[in-house]
Amino acid sequence: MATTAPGPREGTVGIKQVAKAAGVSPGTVSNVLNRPERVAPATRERVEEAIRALGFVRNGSASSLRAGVGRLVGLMVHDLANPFFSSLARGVEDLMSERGYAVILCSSATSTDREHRNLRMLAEQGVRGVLVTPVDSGGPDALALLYERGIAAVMLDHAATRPQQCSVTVDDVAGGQMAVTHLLEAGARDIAYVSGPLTLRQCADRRAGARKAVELAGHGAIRDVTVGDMTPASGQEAADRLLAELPDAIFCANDLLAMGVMRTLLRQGVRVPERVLVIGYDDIEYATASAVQLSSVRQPTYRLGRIAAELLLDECDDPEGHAHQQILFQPELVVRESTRQ
Amino acid sequence: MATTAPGPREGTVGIKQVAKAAGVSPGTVSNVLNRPERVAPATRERVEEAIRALGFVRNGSASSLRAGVGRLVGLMVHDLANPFFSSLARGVEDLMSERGYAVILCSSATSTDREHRNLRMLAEQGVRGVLVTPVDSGGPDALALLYERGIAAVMLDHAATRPQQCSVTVDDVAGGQMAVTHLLEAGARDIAYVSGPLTLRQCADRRAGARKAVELAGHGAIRDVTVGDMTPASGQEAADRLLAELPDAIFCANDLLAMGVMRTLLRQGVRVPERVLVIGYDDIEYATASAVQLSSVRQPTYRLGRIAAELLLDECDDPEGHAHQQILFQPELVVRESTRQ
DNA sequence: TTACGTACTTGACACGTTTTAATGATGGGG
DNA sequence: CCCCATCATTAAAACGTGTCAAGTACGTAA
Repeated sequence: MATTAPGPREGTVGIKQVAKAAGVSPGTVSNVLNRPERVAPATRERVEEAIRALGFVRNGSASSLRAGVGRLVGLMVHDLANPFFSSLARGVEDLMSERGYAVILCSSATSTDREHRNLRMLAEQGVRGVLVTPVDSGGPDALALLYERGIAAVMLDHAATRPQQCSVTVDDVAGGQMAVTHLLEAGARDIAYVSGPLTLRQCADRRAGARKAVELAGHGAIRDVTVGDMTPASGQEAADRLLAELPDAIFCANDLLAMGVMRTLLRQGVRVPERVLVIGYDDIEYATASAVQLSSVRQPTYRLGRIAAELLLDECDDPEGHAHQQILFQPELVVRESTRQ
Repeated sequence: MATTAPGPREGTVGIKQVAKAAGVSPGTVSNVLNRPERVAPATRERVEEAIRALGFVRNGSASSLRAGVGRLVGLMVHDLANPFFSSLARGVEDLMSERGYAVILCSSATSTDREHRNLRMLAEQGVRGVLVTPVDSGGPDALALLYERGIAAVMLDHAATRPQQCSVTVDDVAGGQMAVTHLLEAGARDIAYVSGPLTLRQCADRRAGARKAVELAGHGAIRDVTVGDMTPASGQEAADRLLAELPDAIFCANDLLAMGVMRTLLRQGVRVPERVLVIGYDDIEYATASAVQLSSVRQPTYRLGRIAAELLLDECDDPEGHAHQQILFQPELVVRESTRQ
């Protein structure tokens, strides 16, 4: 035991103690912390020395209370276990960390209840702004609570719900369309669309794109297979249902589902891509590692997170001058073994 | 536009406004919020009605300032892109959410600098406690800052650094040993250990276990291949280095590395498991989906997170009565194709 | 010498909540 | 009928920081 730690709970050292140690007033210490240019170099040095010596740590609660704003932002995603969201979160966290902000992470588990609870908590914590992938588009606007309180919000992977709002999105209709067009070109006619709840905008849009592709091609048909969530386990369930009457191709609303689907098909001796084509969505890193390398639709997830974070801070730093933007990325088709005949 | 939102920034509604509306004093409103049992049912009802009517949201900053503690905890991991950590984070977030706590997410990117910065920020935010997977075991204790301020810390996937501290760990020495024992039993003698920096405890321990296995068996040898991080890209790099002189088997410090290794080997026409056995660590979900299903060492990641979170809150809620625990889980060998000859 | 401007520092108050000691109301026992 | 115990509520004092009007010191110009 050679730690220097004197133990917990010795009378807290605040701005006042620092002031006394440095022989200045508390106001000056505050100035050193927040507007160093307003204080004479000599004094500043003395104060900084005292801060170091006493191990002063600024009390964020007091700071936010008095200043009215803090250095916290909220991030709400559907499910951290999904690489799409963890990559997004990484982008957000990286940028926020660079800018000196802390990120409160919430997961809605695609439950509107939990979404509401989390947003309320974020409001209580006095976050500066919020990045959110909302659960569903319809229903009462869960973000109203934040809007009323003047808390900025950027929609992540979802269109803006209000005119004066930023959003960062990938064109899911285009993505769905390019996936299915690809399948049709490969000769598929009977195509299954495996997805999570259609109340999720992502699922609904990709489906719309899929149908659009069929319509434009003038041949082929889509049948829906809807499952409860977007995990490999649900993909397995979907594949089980499809085994009774195999389609020519399967378009999955994300790669996790696709991996579950492929695993089940292969185990049942159904050959991919010879008998059934399979394509996923998101192009997660593991898509290239699977037994039959998975074709997919790539989204710039990490960048999505970073850019959304930038927009949010831009809005927070200059609410008046800020121009709200709806940024729309285009996805990219990645063809691999699972759709190559 | 049928939203009810009256727009941002109408004079904030606080406990006082609620008090006036309900015809009581601010103190009573506070009691309704924090100790409802102390206020008469009729009054409570009236206050709650006012809260609803005015859309009151409690100011967390003021609350933490006055009460001295808030409802925030910190979580620091190495890298969110690693499914091991995202699963862990999910466990933590789930439990904290159930208990009404918010989680500030930080990633150290295995940089001690960033680790320090993040811990300092967490201290500023006045977190109740911290869950941390530290970057390295040596060096000055980054947690001292928190300890001095009486902030509880639970080590995640790392042994306690102080006697009076909780930790939740998986026995990595045992894991490394069972992996290599398995390889030896399968007939391998020349075994490569592919890992990230050996300053990471996880990497060092798994290596120790591997060497122990060789020692106990009385035959075989381990050679180290160390790369910069634990991603598939680094796995690829490691495999490239090994191509010059192929070992009988490769033990990777995590599944991400293993996937990179396998991908490269297969592309170069090296057959797994016929020519080289490969085993990973973590047993991430995608391990079963790979071309050659990956053998691995499973860790109870989600539970790890939940239990660590429980320990932390237990310590926060009752610092005196709390018994510090060092919980050690045993990993589990999962044999699949990649080591089956 | 006085007046004035600049550069820096100070002191006190306010932010919204929790908490404590004190006050008021109600009813039961003597 | 009075006193006291019990319960419900109140008023006021903190918590640690940011801000702003007011102050001091110092040098320069008249």
